[in-house]
Order: sequence, then structure tokens, then C-alpha cells
Amino acid sequence: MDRKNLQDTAPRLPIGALSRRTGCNIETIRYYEKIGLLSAPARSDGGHRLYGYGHLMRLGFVRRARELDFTLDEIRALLRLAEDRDRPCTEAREVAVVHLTDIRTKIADLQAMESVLAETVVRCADGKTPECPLLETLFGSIDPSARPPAG
Amino acid sequence: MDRKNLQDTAPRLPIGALSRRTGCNIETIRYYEKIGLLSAPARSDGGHRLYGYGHLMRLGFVRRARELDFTLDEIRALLRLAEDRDRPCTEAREVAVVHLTDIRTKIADLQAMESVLAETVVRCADGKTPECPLLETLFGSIDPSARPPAG
DNA sequence: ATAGGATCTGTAGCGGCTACAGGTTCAAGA
DNA sequence: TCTTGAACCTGTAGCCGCTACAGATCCTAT
Repeated sequence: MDRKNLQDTAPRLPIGALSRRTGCNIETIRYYEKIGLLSAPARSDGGHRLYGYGHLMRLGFVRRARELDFTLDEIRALLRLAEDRDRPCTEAREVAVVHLTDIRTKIADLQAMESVLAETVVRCADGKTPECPLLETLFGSIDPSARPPAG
Repeated sequence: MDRKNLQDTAPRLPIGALSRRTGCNIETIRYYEKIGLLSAPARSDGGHRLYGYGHLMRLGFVRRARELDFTLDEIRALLRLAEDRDRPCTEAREVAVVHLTDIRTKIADLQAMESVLAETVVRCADGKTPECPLLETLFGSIDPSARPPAG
């Protein structure tokens, strides 16, 4: 797979076709172009965008990376690595490792929320408390030692 | 705990004190007021906001709910239930159950990402592949049967 | 009286899109 | 060739939940 020089060759897809092929919204494709994530494609005489194989690959890459929740900045970095370098594996791996850590943190945070909520909902279902356990939980005592927000 | 009529009594905290007590940013407090999540407090002669006990309770509620990732709209609904009704438990529980489902979906999505990423990173570390496994994964084959985006 | 911290209003920006409005172009059928 | 109507164009504004200013005013301790 030669992924250097994804600048475009042959097939000329209009934006709608590219959208269908990649599952990416038309508006989003134009947005990616605007922020410089996709290079500006050729145009028809009338000004319609015409995409080639390189764009198809590149947009596929972006979509896949988005499905893994990489930020657009991370994706930009990965694309640069993929296109500019011969041995990008180490650097790419670093980006992924950082991102993996972020994801694991998010999972842990959500699991903490999940357990608080699940437990509270169960207590609600009991019907044993006169007050609503959910609302009671949210109206907890204010911690007087709460620190001020950073800044 | 009488939580009806949280409209304000006695202590007159300026916004900075409320911020320190609740751990909520000053800008955020003003933002909550602007969008109608917190009622406008009394003012000093010079126009500074002065908060009472009710605001302290209400903002504490909001913060706690945000920590559980409730949206501001959900929180609005919960606050209405907490203040306007006698037996809000069933309705409050419904809001929480919906939210719990959302959280569980997010966890599942993140776990799927986590396993793809973790596996890919491990393959990167192997050093057995000539190409970078991470970049290969992202440059996967485009699914020709991909459906167009909704619309 | 004065210094300097706290607060005020208003606006703009973040990420990652999405949704218009109001126009032009393209491709297929008559 | 003409006509339809779908696809496409540009540009702007909105979503969520804040955050970060600028530039003015107020409050309090000395």
C-alpha cells in the first residue's frame, strides 16, 4: 500500500459520492476542508468538488480515527506521520498511548458515575425512603472545606 | 429538610464566596444565571450579587448533578421536580434511569475503542510488522456497502 | 484618601460538527 | 434543445457547557 503522495489521481467523485462511500456527512467533509484536515480537491467547470482516490483514503482514515475518539488535532498529527515519514511507528504509537490513557480515564470516571447512579436508582425503586433518594443525594451537604476553582 | 421555597433568606454571600463554597467557577455561576438555572440573586447598592442559603443549596445540587454528567436540561427537570411537587420520586427516577442508560452506552462505546486501541498498541510494541499496525488499522479498506449519512 | 482585590457587563472562543438560506450547476428525460 | 429537480455551492449561525478576556466599577482595609 503506497500511502505517500495521496494527492489525487483518476476517479473524480463528487462530494455526495464521497459522503456515501465513507459514511461521512457532506457538511463535515466541507468542514474538514475548511480546517485543513482534507486538502482542497479539484473542481468541475461549474465549481463542484471532485475527489480522487487519495481523498477517499484520507477521509477513511479520519473517520476511523474519529470512531476511536481521536481528536482532530491528534488525527492531524497521525496523518502527518503517515505521509511524511518512513518509520513513523514509534511516534504514532505515542499518540495512541496518550489517547488510550485518556479513554481509560473517561471509562473510570463514567463507571464511578454509573455506580452512584445505579445504587441510587435501586434505592428509589425500594420505596422505603419517605424522601426521594435521588434528590436527597443531589441535595447533599455542602462541603465547607471545598477549595476554590483554579485561578 | 425543607427544600420548597429555596428563595432566599439571611446570609448574603458575594459571588466569590459562593464560588469557594461550592467549588463552582464564578463565570459558571453567572452563566447558570443567564440561562435561568439559578435565579437572579439580590444585589448590593453597587450592583454586586448577594446570595442566600437557597442559592447555595441549589448550586450544590447543580454541581453534584453535573459530576454525575446530567445535562443542564436534565438538571432543570430535576430541580423543577424537587421544588414544585410533593411526590417527585417516580419522575426523578425516570430521568435518572434514562441518564444511566446513556452512561452505560458511553461506557460500552469507550470500552470497544479501548480494546481496539490497546490491541493495536501491543502490536506496535512487537516490532514484528514492517508497517505500523496503528496506521494500517486506520488505513483500513473502505467498506463499499457503507450507507450514506442520515438525511 | 487610596490602593488593590473583587466584582460588574458584554462579547468571543473552544471542539466537532449540524442546519439552515439563498443561490448555481449538473444530468436525465421529453 | 429545453426543462426539471436533485445535487451542489458559499456563508453564517447554532448546538453544549463552559472559559477567557477587556474595560469599567465597587468594596474594604489601611
